[in-house]
Amino acid sequence: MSQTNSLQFRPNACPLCLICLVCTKIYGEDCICPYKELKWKRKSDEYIIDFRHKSLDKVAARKQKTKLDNEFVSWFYKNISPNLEISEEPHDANICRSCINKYEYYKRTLNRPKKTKSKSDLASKTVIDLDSGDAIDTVDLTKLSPLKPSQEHNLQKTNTLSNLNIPTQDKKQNLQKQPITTYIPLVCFNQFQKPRKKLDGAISLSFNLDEIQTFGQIDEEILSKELPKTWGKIEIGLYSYQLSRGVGADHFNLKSKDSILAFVDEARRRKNIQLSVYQEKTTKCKAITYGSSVIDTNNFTTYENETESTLDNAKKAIYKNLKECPYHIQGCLIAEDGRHLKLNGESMTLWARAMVSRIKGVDEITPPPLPIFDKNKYKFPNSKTTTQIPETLDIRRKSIDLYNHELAVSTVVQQSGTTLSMLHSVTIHLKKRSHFKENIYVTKGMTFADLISFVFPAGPLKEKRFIFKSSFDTGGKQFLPEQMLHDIFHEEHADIWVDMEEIISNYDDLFD
DNA sequence: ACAATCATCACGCCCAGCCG
DNA sequence: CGGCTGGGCGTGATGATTGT
Repeated sequence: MSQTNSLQFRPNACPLCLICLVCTKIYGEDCICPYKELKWKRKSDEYIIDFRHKSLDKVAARKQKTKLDNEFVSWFYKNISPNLEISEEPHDANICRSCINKYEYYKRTLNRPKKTKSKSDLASKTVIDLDSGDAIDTVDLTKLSPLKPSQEHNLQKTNTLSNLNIPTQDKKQNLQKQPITTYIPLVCFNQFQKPRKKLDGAISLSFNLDEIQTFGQIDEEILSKELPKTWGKIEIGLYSYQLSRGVGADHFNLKSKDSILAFVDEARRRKNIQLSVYQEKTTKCKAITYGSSVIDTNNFTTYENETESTLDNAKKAIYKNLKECPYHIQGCLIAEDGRHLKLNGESMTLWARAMVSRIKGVDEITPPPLPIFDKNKYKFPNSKTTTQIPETLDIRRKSIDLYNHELAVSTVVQQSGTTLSMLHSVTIHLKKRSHFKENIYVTKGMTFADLISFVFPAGPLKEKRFIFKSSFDTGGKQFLPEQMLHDIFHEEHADIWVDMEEIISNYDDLFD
């Protein structure tokens, strides 16, 4: 992997001149401000430098309900700071007023009737019409021009420019956006057909809209929640979204890929969007409950590629084989001794994924050998204790993460969107300097050793070595330099504490 | 539940003035 | 005089509030 001194794209620094909108210092030089989302307000005290929020693609423009200024976009990419790490185009950017003025001036000069322009002058202007898709007339070859990929394709015909573009393009492949969590309410209706009635209760689902691409991701989020008991058993896989929260608002089915994209798009734009599930019909419920307990295993040939529908089918197969339980309407496993294990969305998804991934010994009757399916956790349903032995969220999450890892390395195609680790940035803390280096961008395969060689290129002091810890507190875990960050951290951001200790060279005090 | 009204936001744009 | 800056205005969109 390669490490550079590139700076991460951040909303609180102008990507063109790198001035920090909050402290007015230069990002990457003397500015020590952390990453911060900024919202423009007339009289805001959250920032000092006035700025304008500008859309850089159609997604952001739609969200802002503004027309995409293609001229600005091309100008932006021509003038973006070369110190900025741009591997994936940002949807929008906060541009300082000064740079906005420069753009305004640039635009005026472009539109201004030319007086006496020499051919060389004319050639120095880039004329790009992104909407029309027309070929680029002329390109300023004297400037680094990190244009959009569609344009790059054309531009790379020019050797000079493609050479100039190489570092920027490399960077573009690596950037990950700062995720923004969007909360969308989930409600339940008694049936999909009209007249339908909304049931009491609602829960909030959190999504990173930038990552929602498949039905499975929405399915997983819904099934991972504890649904209100008043909803009873819901129709697995039958979900819709509504553009407003009124009962009469249309229900848009979420099944096709297009409908998922439409949902994400609407969710970005509308405040009142909500997701809907439907109560499972009693007749169907019985049919499933008492239906064939044996599924033709040949059916599993349909699970070769784990798509939304295959995962969904796997879940349905599991549900079909569950015994009827008056206590756990969402489904449960019942042991020979009468103890139950309530199944929730998370466990169902893990089980289904294990089936799809053809983990040995796992089928629609046998759950995967995970701690959450441990027979010890089965409880008598009338027991006052919880159905599951309480465990710390941490331990539970880790077991799931480990299992997810196993699934990921299996040769079976993984469901798109279910990534092992969402890690994309880390912050380094030292004993004497908390937040010593913030938001260091992490690439796949990056190790602690890579990280430390970036932070301290000079290496440790003589006869000392760096120690990586999860915390300086007692009990904080230590990591080996060769360990990969993505194997350790699964959240989007991680904090790492770095210490330095003497290398023990004299063992006399330690051994006889 | 819906309509009307008002306040605020976010943006584009203009223009006076400064500077080299 | 050209290049540039910063203040401020106009306008359409949006959200909150109030009335019916």
